[in-house]
Amino acid sequence: MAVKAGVSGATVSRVFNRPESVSPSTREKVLKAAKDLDYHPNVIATNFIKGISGNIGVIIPRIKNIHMLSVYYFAELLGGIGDALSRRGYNLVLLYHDITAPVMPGNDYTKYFKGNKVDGGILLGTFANEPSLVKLKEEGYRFCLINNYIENSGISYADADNLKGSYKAVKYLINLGHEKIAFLNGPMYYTNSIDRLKGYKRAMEEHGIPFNRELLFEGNYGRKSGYTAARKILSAKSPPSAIFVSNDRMAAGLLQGLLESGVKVPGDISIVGYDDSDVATVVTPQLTTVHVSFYEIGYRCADELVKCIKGEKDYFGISVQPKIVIRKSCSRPR
Amino acid sequence: MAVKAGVSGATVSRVFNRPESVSPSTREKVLKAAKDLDYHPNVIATNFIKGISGNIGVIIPRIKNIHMLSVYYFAELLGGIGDALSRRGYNLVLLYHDITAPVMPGNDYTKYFKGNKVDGGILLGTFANEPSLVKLKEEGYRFCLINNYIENSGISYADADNLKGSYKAVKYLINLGHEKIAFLNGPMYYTNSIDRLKGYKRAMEEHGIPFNRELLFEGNYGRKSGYTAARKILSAKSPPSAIFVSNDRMAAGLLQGLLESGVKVPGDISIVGYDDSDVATVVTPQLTTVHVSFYEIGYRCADELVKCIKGEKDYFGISVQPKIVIRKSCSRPR
DNA sequence: CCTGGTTATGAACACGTGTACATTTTACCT
DNA sequence: AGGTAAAATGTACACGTGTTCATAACCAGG
Repeated sequence: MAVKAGVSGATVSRVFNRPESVSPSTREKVLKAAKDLDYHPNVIATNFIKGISGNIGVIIPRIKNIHMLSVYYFAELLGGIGDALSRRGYNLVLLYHDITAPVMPGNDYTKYFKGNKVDGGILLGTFANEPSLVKLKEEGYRFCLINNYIENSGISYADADNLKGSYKAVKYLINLGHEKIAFLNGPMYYTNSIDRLKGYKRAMEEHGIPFNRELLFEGNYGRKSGYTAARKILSAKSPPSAIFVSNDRMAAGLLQGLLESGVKVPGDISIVGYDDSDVATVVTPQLTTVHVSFYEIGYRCADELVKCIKGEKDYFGISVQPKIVIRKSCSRPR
Repeated sequence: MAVKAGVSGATVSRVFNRPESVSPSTREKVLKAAKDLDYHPNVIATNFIKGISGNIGVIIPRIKNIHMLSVYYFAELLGGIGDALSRRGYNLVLLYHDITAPVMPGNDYTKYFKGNKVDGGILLGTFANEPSLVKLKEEGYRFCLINNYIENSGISYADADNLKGSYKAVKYLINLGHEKIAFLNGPMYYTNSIDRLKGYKRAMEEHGIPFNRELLFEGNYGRKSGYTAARKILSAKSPPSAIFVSNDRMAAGLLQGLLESGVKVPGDISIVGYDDSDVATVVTPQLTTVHVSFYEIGYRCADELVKCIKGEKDYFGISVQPKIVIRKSCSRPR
């Protein structure tokens, strides 16, 4: 290539990296030769010289090949991450992290970073206060969390404001006139679930409604757990007039369970879901739910992570605001 | 590292690549030193030497940041691809290919391959007989298609057997006693849609039911297009007793439309969906639908692609068999 | 103990680029 | 035209590994 263009290798390098540092005439000469030869700088050699891999790893936990993440926001999230990374010249590489049970103390994430495999990592689906995350941070690796955070750990994160989202949803029900509001939450090993419970409690408290332990239920974010919750909820001492559910899939299952029991939704019981996934619009009645832009979370997270890697900053905490989407699953109580 | 172990760099290299070629004593010496120093061979340098990137690109088409793929199988597919690749030491890198309209003649996929960015590509969501694919093949790049194929092109692919899946679904309806069976298909610029129409026709033909152009409808795989199709289908000269729908999302929309018009499902009209996505179980009645293992498609495809890259073969065509999943949306006709 | 052959190791080089430094060319001012 | 500073280009080297070839250590058979 350098010989074809009649210049030194250094000049070729300059044309592609700091074009302004080379005279217009030779610049054109080089570009023409590059076009003729279909020459493109070898990315591997470039990265090798720079001492980087050019890869950002997105680490995804799985149990026996089963995703623990809602697939619905997975695609959107990756889209955001991918756009941010490609704009900054990094590759988005997917790494699947196999675990055997929901809460594993000894997760070793370091293996993905050793030997310059990736320049940084985005960890999805990690658990509340997971010790391996703190360890990873201490070892000096560049990474951040999505959908989780650990206070005072210095670990960067991007998350939806789950407390606020939950708060808004419950407040919406309260404003409709509901007082007996049940909450079907997800597993408490997720920070998400913890925060949503806080939001639920805060909304109730602010309106002078005492927290009733009997109206709190826990599912596993799957449809079936919503379905089976229906029976439990209906057999409570004083059944609720509204139920806030921590994701749409469970809400859909719950809805099926309620309809089977002859309960009218929203006539007898109102439901608010969470996620605004496909499921929300497909169900009858369509679900009032809480929407979060996972594209935004992904994009901003990846963008900030790259800044950290480049040394422009060394910490970020992003909190994206959810919005309530009103559809057909709520009404005033009788 | 080499000095710490008291050996030459060449020996270190051998320990990690052909351990049997080095004496047990020095091997242990090297491994111990590696452990002490937390040494891991630099992947970038290794790839640089080998002249490879170690990356396989999964190329995903989008229109204005909107995925054209069903998100439901996206995660499963990537899981399969990721497992196969990591087992073989390759990275799965996601590449988003922005296009402006559904059918673009001039898609340039070559840019993802230039300069050793990736060693091979897996293209998703491409269109039937897309000329740019043939061009890509002619230029000698290693790649394959998922959910598409081009006959006699020599282009490798992995796909579900859509003709067979569609055939089974329609045959199931016929066996229940249906004769007036409508088909709500997806856009015909997808090979998938073309094949499903063939399967529909074949099943009808085999049972002596003439193909009726008036019972063929086309949507865009979105829920709304199913919803609006309900009215059209009901206003046909002789409305069908069953409808085969080319994906679950449209089927769910259709279901909503039918219920709103007072049609009972499956009493008045039976529905069969396609995909076996989340949507199928969330809807009432739950959808009888066609299931495909996208994990398998992804895994086998990636595995074969790596073989091609390593020169072990130079073509493959994988066809995965769909299965019908019977739920609650079908009954015998009146 | 020597010889021939086998096995284990080291020395030197190559891969394709970016960068620091040296050198040459250009531009401008007097 | 001469001189000096600035801009443009070239030279030489480094990055960390795998590989080839040469050398050294070892081993078995006589």
